[in-house]
Amino acid sequence: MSKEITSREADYSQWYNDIVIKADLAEHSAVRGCMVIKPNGYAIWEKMQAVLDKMFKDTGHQNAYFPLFIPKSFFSKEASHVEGFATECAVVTHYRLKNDGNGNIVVDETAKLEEELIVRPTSETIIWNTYKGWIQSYRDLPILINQWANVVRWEMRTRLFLRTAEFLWQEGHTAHATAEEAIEETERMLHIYADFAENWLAVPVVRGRKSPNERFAGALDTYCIEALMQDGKALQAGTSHFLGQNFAKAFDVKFTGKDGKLDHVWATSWGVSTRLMGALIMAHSDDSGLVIPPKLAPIQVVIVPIYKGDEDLAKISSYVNELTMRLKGLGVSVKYDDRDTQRPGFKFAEYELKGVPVRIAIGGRDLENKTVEIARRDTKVKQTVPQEGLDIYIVKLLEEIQQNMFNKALAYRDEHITEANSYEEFQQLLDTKAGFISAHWDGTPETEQKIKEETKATIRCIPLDNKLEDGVCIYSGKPSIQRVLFARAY
RNA sequence: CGGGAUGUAGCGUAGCCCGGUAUCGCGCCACAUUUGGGAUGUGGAGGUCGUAGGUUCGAAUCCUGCCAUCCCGACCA
Repeated sequence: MSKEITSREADYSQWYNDIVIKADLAEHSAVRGCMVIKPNGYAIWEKMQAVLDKMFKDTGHQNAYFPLFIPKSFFSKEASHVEGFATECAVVTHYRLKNDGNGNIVVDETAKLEEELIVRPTSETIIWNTYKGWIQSYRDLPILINQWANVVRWEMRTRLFLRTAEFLWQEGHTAHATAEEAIEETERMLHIYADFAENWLAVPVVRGRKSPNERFAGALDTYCIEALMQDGKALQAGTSHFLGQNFAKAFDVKFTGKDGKLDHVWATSWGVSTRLMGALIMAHSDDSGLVIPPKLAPIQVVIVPIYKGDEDLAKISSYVNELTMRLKGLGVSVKYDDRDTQRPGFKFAEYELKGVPVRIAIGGRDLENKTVEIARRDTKVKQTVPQEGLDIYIVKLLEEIQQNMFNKALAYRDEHITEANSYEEFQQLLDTKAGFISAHWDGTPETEQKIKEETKATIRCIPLDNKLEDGVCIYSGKPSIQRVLFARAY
């Protein structure tokens, strides 16, 4: 198999595909738009899940599981929600197959469902239908539930991890007695996502709110984290929605308050998906392959022996086994690759491609000098270091790599937030520099729509820490009270 | 769903215009020599040419339908 990766400069899209395929993260399946996540890719997703799951539980949430299928009628109960998802739903209409007598398996038309089932594109409807039975009093609130699940959205055009017809995600669905409490929850989860993105994925994000055009179908307010990829395009990495009482009203979920009055329940929902894999790949990787931040790397350190003959290998292995024990004791995941079927150079290239943060090579020379050779993936710098105190050195190096990856991505991101003060400047920036463009906007959906049609750029978000500043909209010339972030996006 | 391209061994390909049962490289298997950046040699295995029809004595090649993938649009986490 050729391990050549297309360079980012030559063809960014092809580079991305090459990384996913050649680092063995995922591959296309026999089903259009659906991917097989391979062990190397799934291991990273599992680490993401573990970290996020703990974060959710530490903030009082519990996991549960709701059905894959949703009765069609549920969708029509919330008007804007159905409008948002109707065009991309997989629908189950029958429940049986039969042999047609010619050896073909066909749908048994007599086994038609009375009511079609929708394969969930998101679970608000089935969950709120369920919550109806769980909530009578303020004493039943809040409900703080998360589920890990797959969802299906019949996308026209798919890309591995970034947009697949079926994807894995978590969706939190909470119910509250007051709007304030629900908004607080919405914001809390946004900050958890941001914390995760920055401190684990090492991807800096802008925390903000969506413009009405970009809001989730059925939400009163959508908060998001927006990341910037190496080609200057933005990627929405997570969203947290304040749903108001929309779903409670649609599914008739009421509770009696302390004051004895009946009111509809307030809701939030929030989610991140396997798209985070795409963010991780595109934010850090280079032309040699994947670069995984140490805190999410399934293998943090790989050790490659360099030897001549069994005796040589035995000596190296005895040192490596002892080192491995110490590293594992410090919580470092280590792989000792003593395969005799591949040569060292092959292994070096392979682990580089797969993004293992630290590689240690040990040969006879090192045993004599009491050293090892350490190569870090993020900078590709190699150096010889003493065996003395190596375990502590590695732990610190992993931390440094994590920090360095974040700093590098942050520097790139900050360099690519540019202010535009006229529409001409705005258009020019999009074509020359890309990235986020900070510009005044008159606050109307019409203006946003026009800009989108003319430039393909959308408002990614209105940053939470935005300064209010009088200005004029770059498109309409009408007064504006603040700048918002525009970008072309995935 | 519109535009463009592609589909030949696990992967990448030649052959297609001009019809005669498939080329090369990587990978794979065996053995030997090797091992500090993707080893070398020798021998070997592997293909109903995406799929279904049609034309023809004969189809990878010509014609038609279908399927899939990639890129660019519209849609979206």
